[in-house]
Amino acid sequence: MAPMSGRLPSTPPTLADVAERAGVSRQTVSNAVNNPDLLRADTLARVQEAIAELGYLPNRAARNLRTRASHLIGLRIQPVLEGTANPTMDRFVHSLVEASREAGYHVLLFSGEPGEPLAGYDDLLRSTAVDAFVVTDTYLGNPQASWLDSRRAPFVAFGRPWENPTATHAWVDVDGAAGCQLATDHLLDKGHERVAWIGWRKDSRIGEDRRAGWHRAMHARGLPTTGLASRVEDTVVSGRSAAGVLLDEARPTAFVCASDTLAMGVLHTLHERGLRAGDDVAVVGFDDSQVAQVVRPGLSSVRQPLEEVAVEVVKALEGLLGHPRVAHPGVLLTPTLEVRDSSGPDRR
Amino acid sequence: MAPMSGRLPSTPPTLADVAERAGVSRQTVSNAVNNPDLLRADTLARVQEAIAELGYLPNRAARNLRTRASHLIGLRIQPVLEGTANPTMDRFVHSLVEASREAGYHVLLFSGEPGEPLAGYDDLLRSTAVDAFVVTDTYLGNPQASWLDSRRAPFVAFGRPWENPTATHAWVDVDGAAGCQLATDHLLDKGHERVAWIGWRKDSRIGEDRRAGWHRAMHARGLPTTGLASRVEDTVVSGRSAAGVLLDEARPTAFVCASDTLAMGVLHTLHERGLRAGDDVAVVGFDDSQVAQVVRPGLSSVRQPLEEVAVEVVKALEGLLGHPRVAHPGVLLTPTLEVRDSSGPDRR
DNA sequence: AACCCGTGTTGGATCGATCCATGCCAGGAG
DNA sequence: CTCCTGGCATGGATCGATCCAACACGGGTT
Repeated sequence: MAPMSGRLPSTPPTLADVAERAGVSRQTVSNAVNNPDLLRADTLARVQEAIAELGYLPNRAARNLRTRASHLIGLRIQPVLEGTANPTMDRFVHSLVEASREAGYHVLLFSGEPGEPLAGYDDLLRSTAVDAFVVTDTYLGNPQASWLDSRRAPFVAFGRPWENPTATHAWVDVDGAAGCQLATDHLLDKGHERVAWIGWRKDSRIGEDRRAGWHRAMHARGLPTTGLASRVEDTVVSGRSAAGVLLDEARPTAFVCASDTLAMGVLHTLHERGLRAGDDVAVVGFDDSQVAQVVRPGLSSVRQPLEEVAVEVVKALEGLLGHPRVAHPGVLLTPTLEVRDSSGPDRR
Repeated sequence: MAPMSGRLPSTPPTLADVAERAGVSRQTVSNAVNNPDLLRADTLARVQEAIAELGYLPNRAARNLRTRASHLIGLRIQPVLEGTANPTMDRFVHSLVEASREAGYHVLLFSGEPGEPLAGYDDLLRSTAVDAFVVTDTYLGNPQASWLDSRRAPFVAFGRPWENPTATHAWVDVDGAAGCQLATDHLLDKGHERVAWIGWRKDSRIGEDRRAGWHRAMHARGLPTTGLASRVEDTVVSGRSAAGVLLDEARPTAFVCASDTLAMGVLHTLHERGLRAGDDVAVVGFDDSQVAQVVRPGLSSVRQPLEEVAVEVVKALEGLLGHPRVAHPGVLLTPTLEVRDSSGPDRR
C-alpha cells in the first residue's frame, strides 16, 4: 500500500526521522523493526504508526554496509540457445525469484563474458555485492563449483557434482534417471517392447544418467537394449537422423529422448515416413518445454520440478547464510511425466 | 584473473588497506579508481599496482550509501505462461543483462504478488535498492507507468504508453504494425491474395496495432479484407478454431497471426483437414519463438529485435540517471521476418 | 535504606567509500 | 627573496542502520 501519496521528490525518511516523529531514539526504532519483542507493546505501536505514516523502509545500502550482507543472490544467466526446444532457465528463474522473495532475498542477474566463466563471480564476490550464488551450469564440467569452494564463497549448485562426488558443497538436482525410467515404464506399460533411446554424447554426465534410467527400465523387464540406443548432439536434425537410423536397423515402436529437441527430431522423421506419432510410434521427450505443449500431436515429456528445486535451493542458501550454518548435503528430486498424445494408445 | 589465491577467508581489502600498501592516503586511492586523471602518472601506477596485488574492489554497500546509487536496475519477472509458444522474457532478459553490464549496471529481479502490481516496485523504491526500473508489461493497461511517474521514479518502459500518448516517460517499443505488414507483404509477394488475419481481442492495443499492419498491406494492393479477420484469445485452441471458421467461410490461402501460439493453432487445423502448411496454405506467426524454430514445417515468424531493444532501454536509462538528465522521448524499432517453410513456395 | 534485577532506553562508535576544506610543495612572476 | 598559483595529497566529516556499553527506573528482597 502506498503511504502518504503526497510526499513526492524529497529523500526517503530515515530511521532518525521516524525516531523524532515517534518521540523515541533511533535504536528503539531499529528494535521495532528488527526485534519487536524487545519493546513494550504501547511503544512498539507508536513506533509502527510513525513508520507507517512516513512510509519508512530501511535504507538498503546502509543496512548492507553495517550487517555485511546484501540479501542478494547472484545468478549467472546464459544466452538462449536458438533452434532448440530447451526452456532454458525461464521457469527456474521465476521460481527462484519467488522462493527467494519469501526468504527475504532478491536475485541479481549477471553474465560473465563467454569463455571467462569466473570473471563475473569474482567481481561480485570481491565487491561484496551478493551474499551467495546459485550455480546452474555444473554439467559443463565448469570450474565454478570448486573455485567458489576454494574461495569459501557460499553457493548452492543446481546439479550434482558429477566430476567430484566427494564435494561437500550444497546441491539440488533432479533425478534424470528416475525420469527416464518413468517415461520408459510408461511406454512398457502400454505394451511396447522395443523402446529406443536417443540421448547425448557419452561425455555428458547428465545424458548418461538419463540413459541409465531407460536402460534400467528395459532390463527390469528382461527386454534387450542392444542396438536400440543412439548418442548424438542436442539438435533437431541430429534427433531426426538418429531416429531414421534406429527405425531402419532396430525397428523400435517407441522412443525415449534425452530432450524435447531430440524428440522433435523424431517427430519429423515419423512424419516424413508417413508414420503417425502416437498411434504408430510413441515418443517421449524431456523437459516439458513449451514446444512439447503446443506441438501436434502433444509431446509427452518428463517434467522437472523446477519450483521445488528453487525452494530447495533457497532452503540450502538459508542454511549456508544462517547462524549457525546448517550443512545441507544434497537433494535429489524426482521428476514427473506429462502424458500427451505422442504416448499413443494402449497396445495390449 | 584471480588475485592472490592465497588470501582466503579474511575480509576483503578496503580502500585503507590499499592506501597503506601504496603509501598514500585513502582519497588518493579513491581518485585512482574514480578520477585517475587527477593523479600524477607514477603515483597512479603505484596505487594501481597495490590494487591489483590486493585484489581490491570497492565495497558496493559503502559506495552505494555514499553516492545514493545502487547501480541496480529492477525488473519485474512474471510467471511463464504454460501452454503457449510465447518466449516470455528469456531473450530480452539476457539481452538486458548484457547491455546493462556494459553500462555498469546489474539487473535485479523481483516479483510482486500477483494482483498487487505495485507492491514490489514500492518496496524497492523506498528502500533505495534500485536506481531505476524497466517496465515490460505496459500492455496490460497496468498502472505502473503513471504510478512510477508520479513518484518521480526513474524508469524506462518496454512498450508504448498506449493509454496515454502524451506521457513523457522514456519508452522503447517494437513496431508490431510494421512487422505484420512485412509478413503480409511477404505473402502477397508470393502471389497470395486472400491473406487472413488471426489476432487478439479488440481491447489489446498491441493486437490492434499488429492487425493494422496486415490491414495496411492488404489495402495498399487494393485487396479486400472483409471477413478475413478474426479476433480471439491467445491460445492454441482459439487459433485452431478461428482458422477452421475462416477456412470455411472466407477460403484464405494464407494466414498472418498475432502470435506463434495462434499460428500453431492454424497448423493444427491445416493438418486435421489434410492441408499441407506451406504448400497448400501459408502461415506466418509472431515472436520467432523456439516453437517456430523447431516445429515441422518451420514456422515463418516476425522476430522482435530484443537485443536492440535492450540496448536502447539501457541508453535511455543512462540518460535518466546521468548528469545532466538527457530526455529520451520514445524509440520505435522495426522487427524482421524469419522465413521458414510455412511460407510456402512462390505461387505465381 | 541499601541493593539487585530485568525491562527499555540512550548516545556514541562503527561499517567503507566519497566529499569537503585545508595544507603542502614546486615553479613562475614581481 | 617573497608572494602567488595550480596541482595533489591529507585528515575529518558524512551517508543511514546497527552494535555496544551504559543507564534510568519501578518493583522486589534483605
